[in-house]
Amino acid sequence: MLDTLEAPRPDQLDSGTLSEHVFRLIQAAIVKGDIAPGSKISEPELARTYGISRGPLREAIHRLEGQKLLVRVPHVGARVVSLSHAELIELYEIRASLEGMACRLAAERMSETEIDELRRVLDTHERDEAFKAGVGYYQQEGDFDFHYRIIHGSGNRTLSQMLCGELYQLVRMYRIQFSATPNRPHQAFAEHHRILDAIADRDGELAELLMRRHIGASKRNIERHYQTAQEQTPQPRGEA
Amino acid sequence: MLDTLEAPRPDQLDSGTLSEHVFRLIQAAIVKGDIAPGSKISEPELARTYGISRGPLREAIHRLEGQKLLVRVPHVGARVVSLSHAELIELYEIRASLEGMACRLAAERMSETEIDELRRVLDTHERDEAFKAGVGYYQQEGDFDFHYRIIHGSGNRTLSQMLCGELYQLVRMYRIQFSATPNRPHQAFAEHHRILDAIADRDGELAELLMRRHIGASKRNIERHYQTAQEQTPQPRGEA
DNA sequence: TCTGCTAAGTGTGTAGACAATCTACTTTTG
DNA sequence: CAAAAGTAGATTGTCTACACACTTAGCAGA
Repeated sequence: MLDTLEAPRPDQLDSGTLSEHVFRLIQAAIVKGDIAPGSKISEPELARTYGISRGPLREAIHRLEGQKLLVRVPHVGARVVSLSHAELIELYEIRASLEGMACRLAAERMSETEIDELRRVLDTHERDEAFKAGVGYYQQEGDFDFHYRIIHGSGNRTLSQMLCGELYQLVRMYRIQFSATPNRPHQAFAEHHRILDAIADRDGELAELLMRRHIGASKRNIERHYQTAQEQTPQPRGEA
Repeated sequence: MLDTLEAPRPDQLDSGTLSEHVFRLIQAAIVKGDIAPGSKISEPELARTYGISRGPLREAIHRLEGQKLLVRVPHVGARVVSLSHAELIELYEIRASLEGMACRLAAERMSETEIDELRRVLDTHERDEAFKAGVGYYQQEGDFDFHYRIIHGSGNRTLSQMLCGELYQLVRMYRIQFSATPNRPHQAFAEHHRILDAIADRDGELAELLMRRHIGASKRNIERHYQTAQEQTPQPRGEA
């Protein structure tokens, strides 16, 4: 009954419509940073780039706005999102609440098979070259992502859709930007392991607590990152 | 010149774009139940109804899909959302987590002025005719809604946007559908009052607890509603 | 009765055009 | 010379019309 839900299809093809296809292309470009945060999106230019007309392109832009990857102003245009420090912190607080809840549910509901798979995910991370070098905890997208699997393991499909379908790419975008902080990868891995243990013990309360702390630690990591960045280059960001 | 007013717009507002205007019209129609849940949306028909072309209409449909008021299937069309029992319960669990957090933050951050205004909102509810008769707790939209004000009082703008900007209309749609349950209005009012007291006491922990229980009570109310409804008319909903 | 084909209806994509608006530049004026 | 006003260009928003793709329902044949 649980396997009725599938993630965003890992397939290669343009799953159906052109709009959908372009939507994923632009999404990936934004998340990976190929399109700089804060930069303006030109409809005619993008239409030429992807060889489509403005119709489906505009639909894709609207969907990206729904995922908070773009910010649109009427009659002015769309720009790639660039969260302020405060907004990023707020996002992490929301994640702490929601993923904490997901983690508790996962501890109560995940099957033994799913827990084994989750363990294998962590094993894969441990063997990752970048991780061994301590230079980063590059999260694979989707099923290879620890958080992603726990959220789906919660069995709450609405929650899964919110965290994995809407906010996921936004979080991933910033996770990529901040992934290369010293020490953090190993610490994060250790925290992941403790969470896994709590889930395996079916201790929902502890699992929720650990997940909240884990995300809280990521939040503090980002706060440090902002502090040091501010000391070096006081970026002229006109926050509205 | 003065010819800014044309025939198809007797209204004054249309906040900016046509798409925005139609978006709000359809949104209101769905939330109020003027368009039946589960019914199909025909693009040409709606375009004729509102006297616009398919371009802006499609944009409005996409935005409504983002608010989860519509469900779209490629090459098939859009239908008004009709949450299953399980999905509605999931939504309330998410609300409990998120609004609980918002309530704790509100207790810590709301100004004395905001708390006074919140108290006046409750006073208004108490004087409402429908409430006096016990037939319903019809929530006014926006600033006259108790939950709405608390969420904004949290000071977390990202959270406000999620709860008041995206999920709000969906929640409101079902709140209207289930508002006429006996006893629930008075009970809900009492719970609101206790939450207000906790906020006034700056007791964030208690405020969060009370809000979670309050939403939990609403959830149980809905579960009862579904049970009795199922006994009477076993609705043929093919859950995917 | 079931399978396979056909056709209508609807959603999707394209192209071109015009209107409304913003932005940036130029001109005028103090 | 500087600031305000006006203007021109570019971009977004909207409309029309048509071609194409997909789904669905109806129908024919086994």
